Formats: sequence, structure tokens, C-alpha cells
Amino acid sequence: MGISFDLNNFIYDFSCNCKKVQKKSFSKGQTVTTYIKNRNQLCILLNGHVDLVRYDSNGNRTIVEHFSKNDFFGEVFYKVTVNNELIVEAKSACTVLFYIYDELKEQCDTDCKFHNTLSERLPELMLDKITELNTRIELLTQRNTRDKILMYFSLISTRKQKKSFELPLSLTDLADYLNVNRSAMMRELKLLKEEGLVDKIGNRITLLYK
Amino acid sequence: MGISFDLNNFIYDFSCNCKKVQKKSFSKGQTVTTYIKNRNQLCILLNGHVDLVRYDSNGNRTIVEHFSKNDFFGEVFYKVTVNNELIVEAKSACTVLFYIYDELKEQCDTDCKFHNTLSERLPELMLDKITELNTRIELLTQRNTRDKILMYFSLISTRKQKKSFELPLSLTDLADYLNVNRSAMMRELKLLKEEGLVDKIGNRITLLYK
DNA sequence: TTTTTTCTGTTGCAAAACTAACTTATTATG
DNA sequence: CATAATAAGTTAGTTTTGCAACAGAAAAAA
Repeated sequence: MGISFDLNNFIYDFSCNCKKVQKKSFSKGQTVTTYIKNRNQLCILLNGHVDLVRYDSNGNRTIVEHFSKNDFFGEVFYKVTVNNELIVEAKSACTVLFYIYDELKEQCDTDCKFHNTLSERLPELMLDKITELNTRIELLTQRNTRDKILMYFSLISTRKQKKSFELPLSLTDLADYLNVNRSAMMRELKLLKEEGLVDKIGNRITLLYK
Repeated sequence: MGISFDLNNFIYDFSCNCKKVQKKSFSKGQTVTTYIKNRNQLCILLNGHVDLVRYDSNGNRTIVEHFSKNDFFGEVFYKVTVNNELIVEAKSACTVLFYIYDELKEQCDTDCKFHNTLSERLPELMLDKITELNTRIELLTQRNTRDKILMYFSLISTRKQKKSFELPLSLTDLADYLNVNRSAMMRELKLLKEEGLVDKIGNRITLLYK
């Protein structure tokens, strides 16, 4: 999920002299950042996993996006409003680069290869982000819990090129990601197993159809 | 909804000599385009209204996005799959520019101001698109029909800077846009009226709270 | 203008989803 | 290792949503 862009070539010679970036590490459970209006932060996840989550006034949690290595996130992608408190939480130990978008998008005058490559590639990275978000919307506009589960599995399966795969999220998190009630999702999963459409052993899903 | 970018300055002196663009007009109800893999079309709506819609195998219709003047759409923003037939339908008479993204993003060698301005501004246009899509996701991740309705009204109200506004969609279309059953939505609207939270006279909504 | 079509508003009933609670696994942590 | 915390799995009861059908209003077409 999120933008995927192979930064590996740059990570190892990462040496942004320009002071326009902050690099921080977090341990599991820590808050990486909270989205703030008008700051326009853009963050790059160098390793680990983080979730962008929203809690509503009833305490319901929504996992808006789930980010892995080399994904991009930050308030630059959001219209931040009062009704809309967005928090990025570390799901595992992780390291994150923090830029301010207006500084990042300019070419860096201090000959910083990482930064300059990034700003050049920004348009294609954003286009990738758009397609990811449209896929997310397609997932959320599935009509019922079953269709959401099946589409989610199908997406992972296609990405991995395999009919069998490990879930990258816990089932509790998956429910919050699909925006459905956890027990309703469990019930539907059980039915899918009983009907022989899906096999599930622990965290491993196998699609049995087609 | 969609990207908003003031093209007015360019529309009137629109004279793309570069043959990289097609301009077509449609009447209400016509199909503007169907998303096709690997073509990477990018379209600009010059006037009128169009909907990006998806029909599932049960005949359910989802309005994925609703576009107005100067909005952008096209398959360049999508991972087009077999499960995912996307159609753009004209909701009113409209005129559309059709580009192929790879041609558009290059500067135009034939001194075409419109085209060149567009390709320069592409990054900011895409960033706008991302924030629009994230707002769409926030709407779709509301927990129930009531919350979707209220958030939708709140978005329109904020955009118009008024507590009272005309709905830009029919109620039938609004249900397909919010991804809820029409009669369930009507029931909820009725309750909102009875509870004095919202007033509704024909197509005009007035928010009575706060 | 008349006719046809689409949209709005409403309802009873059925199906799906949510809530809350609890037990059993599994995974962290002292 | 023992204990605590979190996650998985399940269920009964309740609420919400969807379905289907219909009548009246409004809009479009003839």
C-alpha cells in the first residue's frame, strides 16, 4: 500500500547536507506524527511498518492506510480539518524521514543526490499514490463485508503472484482497514472457509477458487 | 470533486497545434470513455458534468467520482483490471479534452501554451487530486449512513461557505456516491429532518446544527 | 400538451452488520 | 518461565441496512 519507489540505491549513500530533512527512529506503539494543518510534512518510511489511523468520537478506529518500506505519507496529502484527527502509529520498530514539502520539491542547492532524485521523481511518485488511493476506494466501495474480504485477498494475491500468502495485518487491524466490524468479518471468514472458497491456517490465506 | 484548476485563461486561447489532444462534445447520457488498460488516457472536462461509474456483477452502480468543469480524470489514475470496468458517463452536455498521459507530460515542441502550462503544473494538480481522493476515502470510511450523509453535507457546506445549499447530485445518485442503499438513505434523511438537524426543501439542504 | 420516463418518498420484511460479552490462543514482557 | 496483554474465535441479542414494491411528483420526450 502507499507509494512504492525503490530508494535502496539512495538510502545507503544517504547524506542530505541540506538540513531540510530530519531522520528519526521509533519503536513499536509510538506515535510517529500527528497531522497538523499548514505544516505540509511529507514523510518517507525507510523501514518497518506504520499505520495512518483515525479515531472517531465513538472511539471507533479506522486504519486509513498501512505503510511499508519506502512508502510516502504526511499531511501534504490531506485537507486537515478539525473533524479529522489523523495519527501515524508505529506497528513495528521503524525509521522515518521528515521533509517539509515546499522544501523538498525544490532542487537542493547543496548537491544532495538523494534529495534531488526525490524531487525529480515527485510527479511519478504522486501518480503512483493516486492509483493506490483509487484502489483503496474500490475496496471501500465493495457492497458488503464478504466482497471487501475477497477483494482484499485478491489484491494481496495479485501483488504476491501467489494464491497463498501471509496476511500483512492482524485480523483486528484488517477489520479496521476494511471498515467493518471485527466479529462480522470473522463470521464471514468462517463462512468462506466452510464454503470452500478460502483456506485459512493461522495467518496464511489460500484462495481456492478459479 | 476531482482536481480543480483554473484553466479559464487557457480555454479561450486554446489552440493546441500539437495534435496530441482530441476535443469532443457529448450530450447527456452518452458514454464519454471506458477505461482501458495501458492506454493511459488523461481527460480534462472543459464544461458540463460527468460521473465515473462502476457496475458490479449484481447490477449495483457505484458513482466513484463526480466531475465538474476543469476536473481531471482518466485511466492514467487507475490500475485497470478485469474486475473493474469503469465508465465515464455524461450527466449533462459536456466537452472533454483527451490526452495520452505520456505525451502530455512532455513539454510541447510546437509552442502550445495550453499544453505546456498543463505539463508544468502537473505535480500540483496531482497533489490536489491526492487530497481530493483522501477526502473521498474519509467519506467512505464513515461508519454508517447517517455519518456519511452528514459528512457529505458538511463538505458541500464548507466548500460553499454556506449552511444552505443545493445538492449537486440527485438523491438517487447521492446514494450511489455514498455507497448506501437509496431507501436506507431516504429513511435516514427523514430522521435527520425529524430530529431537527437538517432541513430539506426539494433539492435545498440547510444544516441546522452548531 | 400529453405521454413516458425518471426520481422521490415511503413501507414491511429479510438480511446483514454491529454490540458486547466471553473463552481460548497467541504473543509480549517482567 | 510466569504473567500480562493482545488477538482470535464465537455467540446471542439488537440495530442498521438492504430489498422489493408501490404511489405520487417531477422532468423529459413525443
